[in-house]
Amino acid sequence: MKNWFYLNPRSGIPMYLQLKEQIKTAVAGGALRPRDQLPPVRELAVALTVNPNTVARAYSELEREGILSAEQGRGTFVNGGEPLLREEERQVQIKSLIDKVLVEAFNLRITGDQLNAIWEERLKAWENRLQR
Amino acid sequence: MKNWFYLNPRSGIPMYLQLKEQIKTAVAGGALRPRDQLPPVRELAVALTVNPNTVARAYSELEREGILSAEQGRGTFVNGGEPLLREEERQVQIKSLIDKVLVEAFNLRITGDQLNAIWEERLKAWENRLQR
DNA sequence: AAAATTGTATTAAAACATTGATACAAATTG
DNA sequence: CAATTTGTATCAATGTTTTAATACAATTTT
Repeated sequence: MKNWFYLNPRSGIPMYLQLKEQIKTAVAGGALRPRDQLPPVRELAVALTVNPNTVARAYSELEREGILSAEQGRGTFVNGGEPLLREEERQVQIKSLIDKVLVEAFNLRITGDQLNAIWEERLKAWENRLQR
Repeated sequence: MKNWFYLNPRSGIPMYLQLKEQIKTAVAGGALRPRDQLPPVRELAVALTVNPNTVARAYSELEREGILSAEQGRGTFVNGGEPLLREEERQVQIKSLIDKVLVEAFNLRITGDQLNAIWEERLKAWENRLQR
């Protein structure tokens, strides 16, 4: 579990957000699976040369989002249980994200057809990654 | 052009961003068309009970993004000309947005099929809006 | 050409966010 | 049951962002 994450202190993106993003991506892509344990806050903090609070913040926000599950004394794990939100709420959330993509795309003068092509390509890329 | 935009000072989202978002959405959906004039900075600032700088910031950032076009003394208009970025760069940008949607979706345990259904629905909704 | 209309620039105050130092608390291990 | 391992809480310092006050500059109107 070492060398999995990499933080750039000068990227302009807060380090706790960089870490959150990398964990989310690892979980979504299947590199981290349900019940996998993440490195202890202090260990990862040392590895990333960052304050333990920074790692703790990433972990606890991901716990609030239902992606991780932390227990004092035991550790932090990838959450395999039920999603926090009801089906409908989850779909509402994704719809609003998709609408944002569509707004950006049309403002970039990308056509519906081009968009569809990109969508299919990316979705397939992720689905392949998941099967492994 | 009155009553088109609405700002909530206590939403937690900066007001200039709320305004940007609303303008982008209006342009993407065809409610604002190329060459349409936006309200003058001061006029909109009064209507939204906000400092003129706040409106000016939204306008100028949208100009940087190639969505609006402002001329001192004349006004601010929806930009109909060529996109700022090359085809390839625009596609890269959208790909990365789509990847973010996919990461969120998989973390919300939304399946590829459900996702595709939502995608099609939203894309059609926007395409209909544009035809009008 | 003066007045009005419009966007732009500068600067400062206030609000907010990020990171770090340090201490606390629960569970596990020996 | 003491020591260790792990997450959590509090608080302060620093940095960044947002908003506002005010003045400037270009174009259009009268």
